[in-house]
Amino acid sequence: MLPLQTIRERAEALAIALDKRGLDARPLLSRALGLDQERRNLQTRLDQTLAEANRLSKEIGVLFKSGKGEEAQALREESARLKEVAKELQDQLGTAAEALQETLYLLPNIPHASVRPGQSEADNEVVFESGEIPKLPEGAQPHWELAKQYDLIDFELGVKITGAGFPVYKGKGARLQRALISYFLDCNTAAGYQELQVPHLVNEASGYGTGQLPDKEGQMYQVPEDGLYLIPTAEVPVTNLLRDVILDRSELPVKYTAYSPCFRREAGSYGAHVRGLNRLHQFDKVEIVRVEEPENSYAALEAMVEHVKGILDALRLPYRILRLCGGDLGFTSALTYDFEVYSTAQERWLEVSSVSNFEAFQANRLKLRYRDAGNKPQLAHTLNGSALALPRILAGILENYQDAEGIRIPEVLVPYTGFDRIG
RNA sequence: GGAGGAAUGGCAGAGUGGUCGAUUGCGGCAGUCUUGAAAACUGUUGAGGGUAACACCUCCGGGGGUUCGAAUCCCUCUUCCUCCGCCA
Repeated sequence: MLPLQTIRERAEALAIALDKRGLDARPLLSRALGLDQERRNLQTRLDQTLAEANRLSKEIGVLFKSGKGEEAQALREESARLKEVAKELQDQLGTAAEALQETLYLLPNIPHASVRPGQSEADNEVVFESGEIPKLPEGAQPHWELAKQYDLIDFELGVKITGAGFPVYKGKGARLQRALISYFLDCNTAAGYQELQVPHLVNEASGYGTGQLPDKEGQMYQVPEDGLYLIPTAEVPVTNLLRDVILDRSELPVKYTAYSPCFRREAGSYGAHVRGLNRLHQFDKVEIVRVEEPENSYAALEAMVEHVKGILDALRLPYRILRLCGGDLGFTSALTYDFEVYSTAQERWLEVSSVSNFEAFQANRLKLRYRDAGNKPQLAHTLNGSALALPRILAGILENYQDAEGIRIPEVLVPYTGFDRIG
């Protein structure tokens, strides 16, 4: 949610920036400003009424104590009248505030200056490429074939016990999965991120805090009996740890990392591109989250990008980095870099990480603040990224590391797997 | 799941109908003293709205109610503690 203050101060600049998303926000912005004005007018009138009522109450107390019952009685009637007025104003205020809130929820974050206008992922900008795309042996297989051949992942078993998109990892496949989680967590903690284990179900307030609610409710699995949601990413519980918190400046930056399974309904996706590990309803991910002072947040974003690069370099996977265009940018993000690993056998790029700066957009909903140099509470900036998402990394390793005899294990993972090849 | 008790400012902990946004202690910040520090002493120290700045309004776990007036009384929900039951 955009801070109202920002909208008041530079609505037109915001509208121009939002054009890059292909959205004409002017009607929404002017509606927000109108509702804000209305809300403030009502608030002022309500405050005045309440101030008068408070004054009367004190007077009545004094009159009673000095035995002037009759005068008090007259004031009580006046007070009752004020109460009626206050109630009416209160209702109107509630309506205006709610309408304002709903309007603000519809406004996405402002794209950063470096974000290019664009319609879709086709307009994303490749800003970095690394690694060589390996020449695969004769008869190279896509990862779902390899997974079957070496009995690493059983997709059918997952269908049996749960449904499509819930694979069962077996033997060396399961071990490789666990190795990746441990390796990623070790990389992240070595870079100063504090490791956390967090709940995998969250309440409604947390869903609103990070912006999954109200608009993306259909993408989350729900437990209505208890009013809970299965997390679509560890970002939700981790970032919400700091909901309604005012941090001291000395506590910044906050750097967290957490492994979690992620649950996504992926309503509406289908087709050839969802085969194997490409798109799942449950997958594993190691997330990194940072909270920064506004002036540091873009330096922090670059640091996160460098960190993720380091992990992919160590795994020796061919990858590229995209700067998302306005049309592909997430609702809550101001600037996002996507990392994609090349799937040799499928001959396509697979997204394995998305690193974003949300500036104050999430913090505004979360009421996540810090005390600035003047000791005044200010909204902090939040950032997060995957470091990394497991399934497509696994797919990339299986496909890129296959040779005539089987699959090699990336060197850095061998201490974690305990074996150096499959097959 | 059953029975009791509790929820107040960063923390501890007063406050049972009116002048209480809230005594006090600790912690934090500033000052006095000191070569410096500590100790001692003095002052200051919640959040949001609102204002040019004041004024003013709201908030004592959440929601609702009684009353001219609620931290204080009533209802309800949530959470925590104690006891019992069940259990990885």
